[in-house]
Amino acid sequence: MQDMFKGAPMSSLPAEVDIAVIPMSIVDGVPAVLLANGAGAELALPTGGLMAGETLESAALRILQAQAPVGAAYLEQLYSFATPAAGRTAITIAYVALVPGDGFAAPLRGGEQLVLVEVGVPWAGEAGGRVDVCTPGGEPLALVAGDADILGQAMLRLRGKLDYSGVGFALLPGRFTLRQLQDVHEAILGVRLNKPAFRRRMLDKGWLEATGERETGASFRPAELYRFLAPKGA
Amino acid sequence: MQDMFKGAPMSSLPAEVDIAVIPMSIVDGVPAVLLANGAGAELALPTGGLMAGETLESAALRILQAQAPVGAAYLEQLYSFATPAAGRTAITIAYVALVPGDGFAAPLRGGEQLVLVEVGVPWAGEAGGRVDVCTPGGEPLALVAGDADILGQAMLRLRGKLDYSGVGFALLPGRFTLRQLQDVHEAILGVRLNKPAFRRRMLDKGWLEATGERETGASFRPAELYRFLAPKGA
DNA sequence: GGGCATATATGTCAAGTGCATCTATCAGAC
DNA sequence: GTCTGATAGATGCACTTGACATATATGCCC
Repeated sequence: MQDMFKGAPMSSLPAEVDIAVIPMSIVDGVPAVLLANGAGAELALPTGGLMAGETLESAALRILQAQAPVGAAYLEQLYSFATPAAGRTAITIAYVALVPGDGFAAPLRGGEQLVLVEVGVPWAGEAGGRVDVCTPGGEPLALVAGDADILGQAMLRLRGKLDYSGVGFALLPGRFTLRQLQDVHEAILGVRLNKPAFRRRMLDKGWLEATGERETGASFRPAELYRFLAPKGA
Repeated sequence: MQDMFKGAPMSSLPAEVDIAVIPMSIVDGVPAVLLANGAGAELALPTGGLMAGETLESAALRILQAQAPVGAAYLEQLYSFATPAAGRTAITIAYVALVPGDGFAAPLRGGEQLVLVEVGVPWAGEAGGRVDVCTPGGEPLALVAGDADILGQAMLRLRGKLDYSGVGFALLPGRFTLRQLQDVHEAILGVRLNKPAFRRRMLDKGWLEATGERETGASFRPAELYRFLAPKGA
């Protein structure tokens, strides 16, 4: 059985390669993604084909900016999968795009065919699984088959990397308060966190630098603004 | 600039898709991988093309068994990358194959063109980066360009998932002692661990079941054999 | 100036981790 | 049979980490 392949010339099957991008942000304290509202009235992730001369990341960036122009975003490759068919196989490589702050406002204002959906995570901790999506009003929505699993993988990845990698800062503007940072963590982890402990833990990591500035517009004591120091990816 | 793409038909570029597999195990307390010794005398990961009708995982399994027949292994997708060229782009999708116990002995005995190399991780914790490879004797080796980065990503992934996911059990036989489990953890993490603390932590997770059997052949008190309960992947 | 809502700091307690030490149990030497 | 060596497995304790509660500080609004 193994001899069937041994020494055989392994010519690669030509395949179509698509990139799917998950534009994700925290809106009103809840994880949210932008989905494309295709003609078939079915919601799907922004997707496009890999073109000649592109790396995967540049293709993901191009597709993101073409279909959901969110401005700056932190891109991270998520997972690849193949949908085998008789003739040719299609490969889809999923990327997560973490969009800071209110980066979803601009693309939603434009005439784009975009829909903002909230992501509900029905599992606790790092159990994993698929997720539910609904409108900001709370009405449940249906997704293209498979996309719910991709979103679940994205949430799982974020939860796992959150407290050792600094991905959380990609969801915040350049200057932010500790409360905003805590809101991001609570939204991704799906749990309420203790404020003093969270503050100490974050400050002890050495990732934050106090700017000396304070937030404005609050009708109470303004919080200090911090800045992220370490590189965003690793 | 963005308008250039807007609404344009996104036909995917046909590309070659290859699967690279990293057969990894713990040999003599050190992370080790099997590399194919090609005709060019350059060491490279076992690689093959995706064929019609295959999923990515089935292709990875086929390529692993054809080029490095290690028997049972736990497969996990690692990363995908594209090498853009003028004409057609080549996609490589890397998989890690965790091989239990002495699963490397059989393929090395066979007439396969396989080389066992030890992996040295020059960075601490989850910093990440490339790794060094050397023979079991300690002589440094050169890899195909890019493979050192893939191996580094594999080690980083293992370190990150080790203590919450149970990937470590994929590197052990079905029944194992707590000392063997600790050896695996120490090899992957690159640090020495405290024995009582490690034992308590593992038993408290609820993943282990005592079989009542004991190891044999030791010239000292035999250790109890345990079994892994939770699903290996998650 | 007083009320209010939140930021920021402190104090206390439980849980987890690291370390040293003790006991148990095998094989082999004598 | 007894002793010795080596490792498994268990126990006790200092220290660190984190959650939780509480107190103080500081801005706007009235």
